[in-house]
Amino acid sequence: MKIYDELVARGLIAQVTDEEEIKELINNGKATFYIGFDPTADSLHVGHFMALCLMKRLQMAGNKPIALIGGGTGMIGDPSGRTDMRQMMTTETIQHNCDCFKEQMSKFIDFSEGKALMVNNADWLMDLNYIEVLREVGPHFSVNRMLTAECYKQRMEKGLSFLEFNYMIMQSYDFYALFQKYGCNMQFGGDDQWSNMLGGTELIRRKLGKNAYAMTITLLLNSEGKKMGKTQSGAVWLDPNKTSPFDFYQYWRNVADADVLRCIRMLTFLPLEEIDKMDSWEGAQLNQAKEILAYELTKLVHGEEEAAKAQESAKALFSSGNAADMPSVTLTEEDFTEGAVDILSLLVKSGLTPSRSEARRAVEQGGVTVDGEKVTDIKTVYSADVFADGMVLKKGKKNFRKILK
RNA sequence: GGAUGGAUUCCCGAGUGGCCAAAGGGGGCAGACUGUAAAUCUGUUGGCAACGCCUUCGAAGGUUCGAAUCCUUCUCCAUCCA
Repeated sequence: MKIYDELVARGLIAQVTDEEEIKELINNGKATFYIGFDPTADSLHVGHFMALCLMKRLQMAGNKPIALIGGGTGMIGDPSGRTDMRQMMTTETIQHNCDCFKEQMSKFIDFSEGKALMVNNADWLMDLNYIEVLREVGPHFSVNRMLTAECYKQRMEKGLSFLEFNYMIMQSYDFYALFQKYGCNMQFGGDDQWSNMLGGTELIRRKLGKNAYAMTITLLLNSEGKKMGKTQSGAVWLDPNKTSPFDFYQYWRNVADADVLRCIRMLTFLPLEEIDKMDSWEGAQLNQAKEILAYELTKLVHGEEEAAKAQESAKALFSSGNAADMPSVTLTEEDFTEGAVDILSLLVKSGLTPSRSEARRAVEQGGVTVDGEKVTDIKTVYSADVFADGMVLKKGKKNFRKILK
């Protein structure tokens, strides 16, 4: 199966400008394509991961990827799909984030021997002269048309600043610049980038009379239509210090039935035949598919060893309620008063609850166990020697902490 | 620059002098059921040394025994006019 058909079969492709052309180019390894990443945080997250995987797949098929870090566009902020304006970031933050991105990306994509490029659009955007740009590209953009673009729709109701309105022009300019510099003839991105990407192909056609192509990746949504990779406490990060391999594993282990297969298909590198077999799975077997998903993704992001560790911990934790490798907290002398600690303090110190009030509620509702025993009294205290072998504190069904002294 | 409307807790959104830590919904958390899923039901959802106390209704002042609510100034947002 050729790469293009595989991408289609995996459900990765959302929109394309010219299917035949694109198919021809990427199937024969003739594409030089770019994907842009705006440095909005100091780590990549699951959303970026999809793009990275796509890059990798295409690279394996002989195409040349360019990872574009948006050091310049990050100064503006993409309004696409947003209802409010992004917070403006300082130059220092952006620079820091760019550095973090660079490091994480090199783990996925092979940048050796010019097999892939990494560039930063700050290199050309920052030195632009306002008047010159206006004269150079301004005439090729119709404000009327821009305003009808899908990505501004949501913002038309809430208000859109001129700063952000220019984002599309900057992104278009990127494509134009890369086309000239590196012969980059294709741009990929999330489906929410469609209008920005079209801006680029159009600019190239008008300025240079050449064809360039764009293709968007299906956004990974769950069955409820929300973007995946978000938890109530924020994004699922690829940086192990921000989202531990265990938590990363657990995130995928817990996806809804309706979403497992789509995730496996879109995110893993498992052969399609194997995945097709899973289509008929249900019940306990489908539950197993989640294990596969979680393991495969953790392996891709954190390596085989970490994946195995996370899986083992998870299994041990959920079957016996104890595991060698689980998030742990070490208490110090100051945590004890007269040689003992109470249960509420333990819950707060372990980070299982943010406040004593919440800890109290958890205990009162029967959601807390210590070494497998339900705690019923909020005044329960534990003397220091209980922690000698480590105490297993559990809140709810899935939150474990080992407490050491 | 002018006119009008607005800012309430994680989000949406009631509340227009005491009955307000503030209705209702969403979300979150916990319990039951289960498969570490979904659906459903129940409880809970500012903090604390907890039948009480403290902080919170855009910000700062003021009126009052008492303010989310009234007055003044300011900040921000939306819509219309220029």
